[in-house]
Amino acid sequence: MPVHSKHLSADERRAATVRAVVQLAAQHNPSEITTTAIAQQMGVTQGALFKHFPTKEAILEAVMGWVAERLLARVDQAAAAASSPLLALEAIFMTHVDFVAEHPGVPRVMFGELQRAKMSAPKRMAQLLIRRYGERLQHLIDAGKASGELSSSIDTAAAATLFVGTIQGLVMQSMLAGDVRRIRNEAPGVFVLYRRAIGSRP
Amino acid sequence: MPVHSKHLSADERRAATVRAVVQLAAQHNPSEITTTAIAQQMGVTQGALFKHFPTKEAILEAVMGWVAERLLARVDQAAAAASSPLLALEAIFMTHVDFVAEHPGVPRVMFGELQRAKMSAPKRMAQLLIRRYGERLQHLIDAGKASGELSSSIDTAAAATLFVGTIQGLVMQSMLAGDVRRIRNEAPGVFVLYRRAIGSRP
DNA sequence: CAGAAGAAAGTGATTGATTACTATCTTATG
DNA sequence: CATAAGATAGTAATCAATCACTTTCTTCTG
Repeated sequence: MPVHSKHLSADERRAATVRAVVQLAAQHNPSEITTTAIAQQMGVTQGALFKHFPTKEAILEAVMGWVAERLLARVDQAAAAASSPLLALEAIFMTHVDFVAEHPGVPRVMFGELQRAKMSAPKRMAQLLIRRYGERLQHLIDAGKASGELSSSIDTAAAATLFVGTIQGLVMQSMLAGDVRRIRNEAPGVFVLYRRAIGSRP
Repeated sequence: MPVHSKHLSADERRAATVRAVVQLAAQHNPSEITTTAIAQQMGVTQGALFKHFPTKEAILEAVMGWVAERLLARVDQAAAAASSPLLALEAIFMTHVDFVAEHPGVPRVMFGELQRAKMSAPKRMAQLLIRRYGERLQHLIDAGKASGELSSSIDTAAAATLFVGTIQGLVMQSMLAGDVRRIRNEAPGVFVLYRRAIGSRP
């Protein structure tokens, strides 16, 4: 197993490419992540990338696929371990925040794809991720309303929008501060407010 | 006063340039708003832009300045007309949503600037806007806590973050749907939740 | 107040740099 | 040794910015 080889199998090289993009996005604007920069980050010449991806768009599509798979898996895992809908929402919130703190480049590429004008494979992938994420949230919110843990009078869709928006607000604050790890410290305080927004009142 | 002239004064031409960028951003990704596209949008050749702006970055800086001035003016106006801190927050919320609905390109350029890696004049301007906006929110939230209209136990900074994040969530939902005007319909429902989060409980 | 003189604004062509992508040659690995 | 992976060296297209030149507006003078 030649781990330190310059030659990698196609699968390994594709995975390394995705990793390189995520790493670059942590410190660079997605629009200035060129194929040359990606190749440099992974210690390979620019032309070599096109042995494994037909276009740059295909690279971004793979990145979005990686994000969707990892994030949803961790979200589902967090939700499954919780003993009530509200606790599940809190676990998802913190898991999501952790994921962003670990991979600060992810929200950058996410936003970058979503604000594309034309439809594209990576954008479609991003939309699918958001939709699936929203579905999970709405199920949990409905379950919480049914169990009395959440107020039955709240609008489920609005509550899901607020959930995602809350995380986005945190991400943006950390982008402003330039310190993405700070998001972990501020997240609990903001979730307290979210819980007040949706929780049933004693 | 030659209103239909192809020649405009420097001030008018700069204003027209800002308007063109905001219009373009409503339908195009900020990263693909080229100087050629800006010039075409305003019926002028590409080179003419550089009679009034030294660089493209200076154009974006002017755009951010325009946004900051207009948005903060409307926010202050809305707040001044309200008769209580909570009503002021609601008025600001709806005013902000209206502003975005009128100028769908604004959040795009805003996000685009904020996710820049290096510091730049336009990014600095965006940061200043956010900071001033946040200050106004925090003052109102503190005033609301003092008057008993808002819960005195909430974290002011977190409440301000949540306010901005809430709007961002709405913007992103509308970007996904591709229909920015829908944001007006969904805004009231989401603000109801925000009020639950910060309001004092009877 | 007419009109020359100069300033301001716009044109059209061109620059060097950078982009994604490709064609050909070389090397490493199973 | 066969072939997949990478290196090298290209391509055409596009970008922001600059150039010499022209058109339009403004101002000052005789």
